[in-house]
Amino acid sequence: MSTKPRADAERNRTRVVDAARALFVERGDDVQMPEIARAAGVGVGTVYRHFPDRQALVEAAAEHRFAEIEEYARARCFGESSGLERYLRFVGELLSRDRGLTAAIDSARGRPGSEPRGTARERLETVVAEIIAHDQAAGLLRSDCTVADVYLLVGALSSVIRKGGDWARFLDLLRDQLST
Amino acid sequence: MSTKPRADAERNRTRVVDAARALFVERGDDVQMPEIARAAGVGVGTVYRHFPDRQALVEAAAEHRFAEIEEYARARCFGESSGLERYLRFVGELLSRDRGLTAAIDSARGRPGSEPRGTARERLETVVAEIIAHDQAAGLLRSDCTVADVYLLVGALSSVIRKGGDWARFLDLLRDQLST
DNA sequence: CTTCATTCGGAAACGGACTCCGTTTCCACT
DNA sequence: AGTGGAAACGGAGTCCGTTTCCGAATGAAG
Repeated sequence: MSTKPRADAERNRTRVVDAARALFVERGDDVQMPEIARAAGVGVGTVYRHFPDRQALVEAAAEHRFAEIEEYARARCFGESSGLERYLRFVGELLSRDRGLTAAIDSARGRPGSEPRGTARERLETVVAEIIAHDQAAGLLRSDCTVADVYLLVGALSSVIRKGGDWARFLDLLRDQLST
Repeated sequence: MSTKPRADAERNRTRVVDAARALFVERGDDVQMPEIARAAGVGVGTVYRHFPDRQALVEAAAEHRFAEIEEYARARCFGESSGLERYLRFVGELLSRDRGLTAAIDSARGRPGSEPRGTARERLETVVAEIIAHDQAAGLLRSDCTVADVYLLVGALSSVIRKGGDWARFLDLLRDQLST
């Protein structure tokens, strides 16, 4: 399909992603493209050669987190207690530590074919489905719960965190049900 | 305190708010200031004389919705079944019909002293507290639920709706608890 | 070492919120 | 009912961030 990319091109690409990661973690979405370019030691033009727009870069910079989540999920969400609960708590933890991840999640949704995109995300989706099935088999989760529901909740969780809300409380309200 | 405002000033102010409402309902946040000004038949400068920034206008345009919600709440959220549930459902309905309201709610949070602001909002807060108390007295709501919790949930609800998620499902997951 | 397709860099174009100030309008006081 | 001046108006212009463009530079293939 595509001729192998030139060596320096690939090097610059990773430099840009690395720089972006570092900046996004702390300051989230509000870092300017020129600043990222400078931090990466390249020109803005180069950034735009590798990523169609700012949003694509935000997502690329968050990609490794999805792998991280998948890893955690496989290792620790198939025990005796609710795996989904552990999962959500871990995601909340990550989101609250990496503002770049919330930026990626908040904007991923809501435009043409942006659902899973990226291999890490696809594999993550598989694991989530497995967690759901596992929990359901153990009678720990309502039988009609789907992957889409989990996306819904993660999106909500992200927005709560973005606004500085008490996300642990949010998860409590979810788990313990609203009514007494 | 303040000398009464000039007649034309007041007239223009309402023109701007009306124009903004109409445009925001359909297209939410993404309407430009010049377009609003044009629709209101005034210059941009005039818009900015009345509202310090775009955000203030978004909020002013949504203000009437808070009165609407309060009215509904007083009339229909003090029956035998959970008033909070009715409340959330009604807010969801409104949010999904008025993209300007989601814009107002999503951005209200997260900056200096922006919590209730505006008399309509303050009165609304009071009613919400009453609903909570009423539900709790009837044993329909966990005893540690606070007004802040409701804000949290409304914020989450708004973000779900903004992203085009299934908000009714979201409320179901909240109410029916996640675990079987 | 030449060739040339790729990639680079960063100056400029663009887009949209917000400001500034000369002009116009209201209204309180003769 | 005229008028002085405070308040409001309009919209061209500023500012600031993203995105585009293209001549210069650089790596791979022969």
